[in-house]
Amino acid sequence: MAAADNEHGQFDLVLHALADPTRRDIVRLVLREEHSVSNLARCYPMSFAAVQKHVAILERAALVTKHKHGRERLVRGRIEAVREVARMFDQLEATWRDRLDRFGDVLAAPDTNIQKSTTKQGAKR
Amino acid sequence: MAAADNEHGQFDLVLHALADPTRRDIVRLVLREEHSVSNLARCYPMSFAAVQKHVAILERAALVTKHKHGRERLVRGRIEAVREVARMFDQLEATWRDRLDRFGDVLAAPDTNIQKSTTKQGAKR
DNA sequence: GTATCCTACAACCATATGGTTGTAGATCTC
DNA sequence: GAGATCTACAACCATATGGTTGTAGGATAC
Repeated sequence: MAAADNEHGQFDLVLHALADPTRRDIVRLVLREEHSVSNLARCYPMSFAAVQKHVAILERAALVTKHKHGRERLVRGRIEAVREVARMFDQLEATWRDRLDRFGDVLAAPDTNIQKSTTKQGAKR
Repeated sequence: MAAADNEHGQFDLVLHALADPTRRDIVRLVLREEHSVSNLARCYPMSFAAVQKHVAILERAALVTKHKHGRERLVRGRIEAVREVARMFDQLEATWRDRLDRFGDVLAAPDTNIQKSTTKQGAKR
Protein backbone atom coordinates (compact mmCIF):
# COMPACT_ATOMS: atom_id res chain seq x y z
CA MET A 1 0.00 0.00 0.00
CA ALA A 2 1.89 2.92 -1.24
CA ALA A 3 4.10 4.02 1.62
CA ALA A 4 6.55 5.14 -0.97
CA ASP A 5 7.11 8.64 0.21
CA ASN A 6 9.74 8.29 2.87
CA GLU A 7 13.32 7.15 2.92
CA HIS A 8 12.28 3.53 2.98
CA GLY A 9 10.12 4.02 -0.04
CA GLN A 10 13.14 4.55 -2.20
CA PHE A 11 14.45 1.12 -1.31
CA ASP A 12 11.04 -0.32 -1.97
CA LEU A 13 11.16 1.11 -5.45
CA VAL A 14 14.73 0.17 -6.18
CA LEU A 15 14.53 -3.39 -4.91
CA HIS A 16 11.23 -4.02 -6.56
CA ALA A 17 12.63 -2.64 -9.78
CA LEU A 18 15.59 -5.00 -9.60
CA ALA A 19 13.51 -8.02 -8.62
CA ASP A 20 12.94 -8.80 -12.27
CA PRO A 21 15.51 -10.38 -14.56
CA THR A 22 14.55 -8.26 -17.56
CA ARG A 23 14.97 -5.06 -15.60
CA ARG A 24 18.25 -6.20 -14.10
CA ASP A 25 19.47 -6.94 -17.59
CA ILE A 26 18.37 -3.54 -18.82
CA VAL A 27 20.28 -1.93 -15.98
CA ARG A 28 23.36 -3.89 -16.93
CA LEU A 29 23.06 -2.79 -20.54
CA VAL A 30 22.52 0.88 -19.88
CA LEU A 31 25.18 0.90 -17.21
CA ARG A 32 27.56 -0.22 -19.90
CA GLU A 33 26.34 2.28 -22.45
CA GLU A 34 23.32 4.30 -23.43
CA HIS A 35 20.51 2.70 -25.40
CA SER A 36 17.32 4.02 -26.87
CA VAL A 37 14.11 2.45 -25.65
CA SER A 38 13.36 0.77 -28.96
CA ASN A 39 16.91 -0.44 -29.06
CA LEU A 40 16.39 -2.10 -25.71
CA ALA A 41 13.04 -3.44 -26.80
CA ARG A 42 14.67 -5.44 -29.57
CA CYS A 43 16.66 -7.36 -26.98
CA TYR A 44 13.70 -8.98 -25.27
CA PRO A 45 10.90 -11.28 -26.34
CA MET A 46 8.11 -8.88 -25.49
CA SER A 47 6.39 -5.87 -26.94
CA PHE A 48 7.89 -2.42 -27.12
CA ALA A 49 5.29 -1.16 -24.66
CA ALA A 50 6.28 -3.81 -22.13
CA VAL A 51 9.93 -2.79 -22.26
CA GLN A 52 8.83 0.81 -22.07
CA LYS A 53 7.03 0.01 -18.84
CA HIS A 54 10.09 -1.71 -17.45
CA VAL A 55 12.18 1.33 -18.24
CA ALA A 56 9.57 3.53 -16.57
CA ILE A 57 9.79 1.42 -13.42
CA LEU A 58 13.57 1.71 -13.44
CA GLU A 59 13.25 5.44 -13.97
CA ARG A 60 10.79 5.80 -11.10
CA ALA A 61 13.33 4.03 -8.91
CA ALA A 62 15.99 6.45 -10.14
CA LEU A 63 18.06 3.55 -11.40
CA VAL A 64 18.18 5.02 -14.89
CA THR A 65 17.67 8.41 -16.50
CA LYS A 66 16.33 9.28 -19.92
CA HIS A 67 17.22 12.20 -22.10
CA LYS A 68 16.02 13.26 -25.49
CA HIS A 69 18.24 12.76 -28.47
CA GLY A 70 16.47 13.52 -31.68
CA ARG A 71 13.40 11.39 -31.93
CA GLU A 72 14.65 8.83 -29.46
CA ARG A 73 15.16 8.77 -25.73
CA LEU A 74 18.48 7.47 -24.54
CA VAL A 75 18.47 5.51 -21.32
CA ARG A 76 21.47 5.58 -19.06
CA GLY A 77 22.13 3.72 -15.82
CA ARG A 78 22.73 5.63 -12.60
CA ILE A 79 25.60 3.98 -10.82
CA GLU A 80 24.97 6.05 -7.69
CA ALA A 81 21.65 4.29 -7.16
CA VAL A 82 23.35 0.92 -7.38
CA ARG A 83 25.88 2.10 -4.83
CA GLU A 84 23.14 3.23 -2.47
CA VAL A 85 21.61 -0.20 -2.42
CA ALA A 86 25.01 -1.75 -1.97
CA ARG A 87 25.42 0.45 1.10
CA MET A 88 22.11 -0.77 2.45
CA PHE A 89 23.32 -4.33 2.30
CA ASP A 90 26.51 -3.32 4.02
CA GLN A 91 24.36 -1.97 6.82
CA LEU A 92 22.48 -5.23 7.03
CA GLU A 93 25.75 -7.01 7.39
CA ALA A 94 26.73 -4.55 10.07
CA THR A 95 23.59 -5.47 11.93
CA TRP A 96 24.72 -9.03 11.84
CA ARG A 97 28.17 -8.20 13.12
CA ASP A 98 26.46 -6.30 15.91
CA ARG A 99 24.77 -9.47 16.95
CA LEU A 100 28.02 -11.36 16.87
CA ASP A 101 29.64 -8.71 18.96
CA ARG A 102 26.97 -8.85 21.60
CA PHE A 103 26.96 -12.59 21.44
CA GLY A 104 30.64 -12.46 22.08
CA ASP A 105 30.16 -10.04 24.91
CA VAL A 106 27.78 -12.37 26.62
CA LEU A 107 29.49 -15.64 26.05
CA ALA A 108 32.99 -14.60 25.19
CA ALA A 109 33.00 -17.73 23.10
CA PRO A 110 33.92 -17.33 19.42
CA ASP A 111 32.16 -20.25 17.87
CA THR A 112 32.13 -18.67 14.47
CA ASN A 113 34.86 -17.15 12.52
CA ILE A 114 35.91 -13.80 13.84
CA GLN A 115 39.16 -14.52 15.31
CA LYS A 116 39.47 -12.22 18.16
CA SER A 117 41.33 -15.09 19.38
CA THR A 118 42.40 -14.46 22.83
CA THR A 119 43.71 -17.64 24.25
CA LYS A 120 43.22 -20.66 22.11
CA GLN A 121 40.08 -22.13 23.24
CA GLY A 122 38.18 -24.26 21.34
CA ALA A 123 38.06 -24.34 17.67
CA LYS A 124 34.89 -26.28 17.83
CA ARG A 125 34.45 -28.65 14.97
CA MET B 1 6.41 -15.17 -15.26
CA ALA B 2 7.56 -17.73 -12.94
CA ALA B 3 11.06 -18.29 -14.20
CA ALA B 4 12.09 -18.86 -10.66
CA ASP B 5 13.97 -22.05 -11.15
CA ASN B 6 17.33 -20.91 -12.39
CA GLU B 7 20.12 -18.89 -10.92
CA HIS B 8 18.38 -15.65 -11.71
CA GLY B 9 15.29 -16.86 -9.97
CA GLN B 10 17.04 -16.73 -6.65
CA PHE B 11 17.73 -13.04 -7.06
CA ASP B 12 14.17 -12.51 -8.12
CA LEU B 13 13.03 -14.07 -4.88
CA VAL B 14 15.54 -12.32 -2.67
CA LEU B 15 15.06 -8.85 -4.11
CA HIS B 16 11.33 -9.14 -4.18
CA ALA B 17 11.41 -10.34 -0.59
CA LEU B 18 13.44 -7.32 0.44
CA ALA B 19 11.36 -4.85 -1.56
CA ASP B 20 9.03 -4.46 1.40
CA PRO B 21 9.80 -2.44 4.51
CA THR B 22 8.14 -4.91 6.86
CA ARG B 23 10.17 -7.78 5.50
CA ARG B 24 13.39 -5.78 5.59
CA ASP B 25 12.65 -4.99 9.20
CA ILE B 26 12.00 -8.62 9.99
CA VAL B 27 15.32 -9.54 8.42
CA ARG B 28 17.05 -6.94 10.55
CA LEU B 29 15.43 -8.31 13.68
CA VAL B 30 16.17 -11.95 13.06
CA LEU B 31 19.66 -11.15 11.90
CA ARG B 32 20.20 -9.66 15.31
CA GLU B 33 18.62 -12.54 17.17
CA GLU B 34 16.08 -15.28 16.77
CA HIS B 35 12.40 -14.55 17.18
CA SER B 36 9.31 -16.72 17.11
CA VAL B 37 6.74 -15.90 14.46
CA SER B 38 4.17 -14.69 16.97
CA ASN B 39 6.86 -12.65 18.61
CA LEU B 40 7.53 -10.95 15.31
CA ALA B 41 3.82 -10.57 14.67
CA ARG B 42 3.47 -8.39 17.76
CA CYS B 43 5.87 -5.88 16.26
CA TYR B 44 3.71 -4.93 13.29
CA PRO B 45 0.26 -3.47 12.82
CA MET B 46 -1.14 -6.43 10.96
CA SER B 47 -2.52 -9.86 11.63
CA PHE B 48 -0.46 -12.84 12.66
CA ALA B 49 -1.25 -14.54 9.37
CA ALA B 50 0.07 -11.57 7.43
CA VAL B 51 3.39 -11.66 9.26
CA GLN B 52 3.44 -15.40 8.79
CA LYS B 53 3.16 -14.85 5.05
CA HIS B 54 5.98 -12.34 5.11
CA VAL B 55 8.18 -14.83 6.94
CA ALA B 56 7.24 -17.49 4.40
CA ILE B 57 8.33 -15.19 1.59
CA LEU B 58 11.63 -14.54 3.33
CA GLU B 59 12.04 -18.27 3.88
CA ARG B 60 11.31 -19.05 0.24
CA ALA B 61 14.05 -16.57 -0.67
CA ALA B 62 16.37 -18.33 1.77
CA LEU B 63 16.86 -15.10 3.67
CA VAL B 64 15.74 -16.72 6.91
CA THR B 65 15.41 -20.21 8.31
CA LYS B 66 12.93 -21.59 10.78
CA HIS B 67 13.42 -24.35 13.32
CA LYS B 68 11.11 -25.88 15.83
CA HIS B 69 11.53 -25.06 19.45
CA GLY B 70 8.71 -26.47 21.48
CA ARG B 71 5.47 -25.17 20.18
CA GLU B 72 7.02 -22.20 18.47
CA ARG B 73 9.16 -21.77 15.36
CA LEU B 74 12.21 -19.63 15.77
CA VAL B 75 13.19 -17.50 12.79
CA ARG B 76 16.80 -16.71 12.14
CA GLY B 77 18.37 -14.55 9.46
CA ARG B 78 20.82 -16.04 6.97
CA ILE B 79 23.68 -13.63 6.56
CA GLU B 80 25.04 -15.62 3.63
CA ALA B 81 22.02 -14.69 1.54
CA VAL B 82 22.56 -11.03 2.30
CA ARG B 83 26.17 -11.40 1.25
CA GLU B 84 25.16 -13.03 -2.02
CA VAL B 85 23.04 -10.07 -2.95
CA ALA B 86 25.78 -7.71 -1.91
CA ARG B 87 28.06 -9.55 -4.30
CA MET B 88 25.54 -9.10 -7.10
CA PHE B 89 25.64 -5.36 -6.61
CA ASP B 90 29.40 -5.46 -6.63
CA GLN B 91 29.18 -7.12 -10.02
CA LEU B 92 26.84 -4.42 -11.26
CA GLU B 93 29.38 -1.85 -10.20
CA ALA B 94 32.05 -3.85 -11.99
CA THR B 95 29.96 -3.62 -15.15
CA TRP B 96 30.05 0.10 -14.78
CA ARG B 97 33.79 0.21 -14.28
CA ASP B 98 34.06 -1.91 -17.40
CA ARG B 99 32.32 0.78 -19.33
CA LEU B 100 34.70 3.39 -17.99
CA ASP B 101 37.64 1.23 -18.92
CA ARG B 102 36.44 0.78 -22.47
CA PHE B 103 35.71 4.45 -22.70
CA GLY B 104 39.30 4.98 -21.75
CA ASP B 105 40.39 2.45 -24.35
CA VAL B 106 38.55 4.31 -27.04
CA LEU B 107 40.13 7.56 -26.09
CA ALA B 108 43.55 6.02 -25.93
CA ALA B 109 43.31 4.11 -29.19
CA PRO B 110 40.79 5.52 -31.65
CA ASP B 111 41.57 2.86 -34.13
CA THR B 112 38.25 1.35 -34.84
CA ASN B 113 36.61 -1.76 -33.76
CA ILE B 114 37.10 -3.94 -30.86
CA GLN B 115 40.48 -4.62 -29.66
CA LYS B 116 40.76 -8.35 -29.89
CA SER B 117 44.23 -7.76 -30.33
CA THR B 118 46.91 -9.11 -28.47
CA THR B 119 49.45 -6.48 -28.13
CA LYS B 120 49.23 -5.44 -24.60
CA GLN B 121 46.25 -3.52 -23.85
CA GLY B 122 44.98 -5.59 -21.24
CA ALA B 123 45.07 -4.80 -17.64
CA LYS B 124 41.38 -4.48 -17.35
CA ARG B 125 41.82 -4.78 -13.68
C1' DG C 1 4.52 17.57 -48.49
C1' DT C 2 4.22 12.04 -47.20
C1' DA C 3 5.96 8.07 -45.11
C1' DT C 4 8.51 6.02 -41.43
C1' DC C 5 10.42 5.51 -37.00
C1' DC C 6 10.47 6.32 -31.95
C1' DT C 7 7.94 7.32 -28.10
C1' DA C 8 4.02 8.13 -24.85
C1' DC C 9 -0.16 6.75 -23.00
C1' DA C 10 -4.69 4.59 -22.39
C1' DA C 11 -7.58 0.48 -22.14
C1' DC C 12 -7.78 -4.09 -21.24
C1' DC C 13 -6.78 -8.87 -19.29
C1' DA C 14 -4.79 -12.67 -16.34
C1' DT C 15 -2.43 -13.43 -12.50
C1' DA C 16 0.25 -12.25 -8.31
C1' DT C 17 0.35 -9.72 -4.12
C1' DG C 18 -0.78 -8.27 0.59
C1' DG C 19 -4.10 -8.18 3.52
C1' DT C 20 -8.17 -10.35 6.09
C1' DT C 21 -10.88 -14.20 8.73
C1' DG C 22 -11.60 -18.85 9.99
C1' DT C 23 -10.40 -23.64 11.01
C1' DA C 24 -7.43 -27.24 12.63
C1' DG C 25 -3.24 -29.44 14.61
C1' DA C 26 0.71 -29.32 18.16
C1' DT C 27 2.52 -28.21 22.33
C1' DC C 28 2.75 -26.15 26.75
C1' DT C 29 0.45 -25.00 31.40
C1' DC C 30 -2.66 -25.90 34.82
C1' DG D 1 -7.88 -34.23 31.37
C1' DA D 2 -9.14 -28.79 29.88
C1' DG D 3 -7.58 -24.58 28.31
C1' DA D 4 -4.36 -21.46 26.32
C1' DT D 5 -0.83 -20.48 22.96
C1' DC D 6 1.71 -21.00 18.66
C1' DT D 7 1.59 -22.38 14.14
C1' DA D 8 -0.08 -23.88 9.48
C1' DC D 9 -3.15 -23.46 5.87
C1' DA D 10 -7.26 -22.45 3.13
C1' DA D 11 -10.67 -19.21 1.37
C1' DC D 12 -11.58 -14.80 0.21
C1' DC D 13 -11.05 -9.81 -1.37
C1' DA D 14 -9.00 -5.44 -3.30
C1' DT D 15 -5.42 -3.88 -5.68
C1' DA D 16 -0.94 -4.05 -8.09
C1' DT D 17 1.72 -6.20 -11.58
C1' DG D 18 3.27 -7.64 -16.21
C1' DG D 19 1.81 -8.38 -20.34
C1' DT D 20 -1.04 -7.22 -24.57
C1' DT D 21 -3.13 -4.04 -28.42
C1' DG D 22 -4.38 0.34 -30.18
C1' DT D 23 -4.11 5.31 -30.85
C1' DA D 24 -1.70 9.66 -31.19
C1' DG D 25 2.20 12.95 -31.29
C1' DG D 26 7.20 14.34 -32.65
C1' DA D 27 11.27 13.91 -35.29
C1' DT D 28 13.64 12.09 -39.20
C1' DA D 29 14.04 10.61 -44.09
C1' DC D 30 12.52 10.85 -48.69
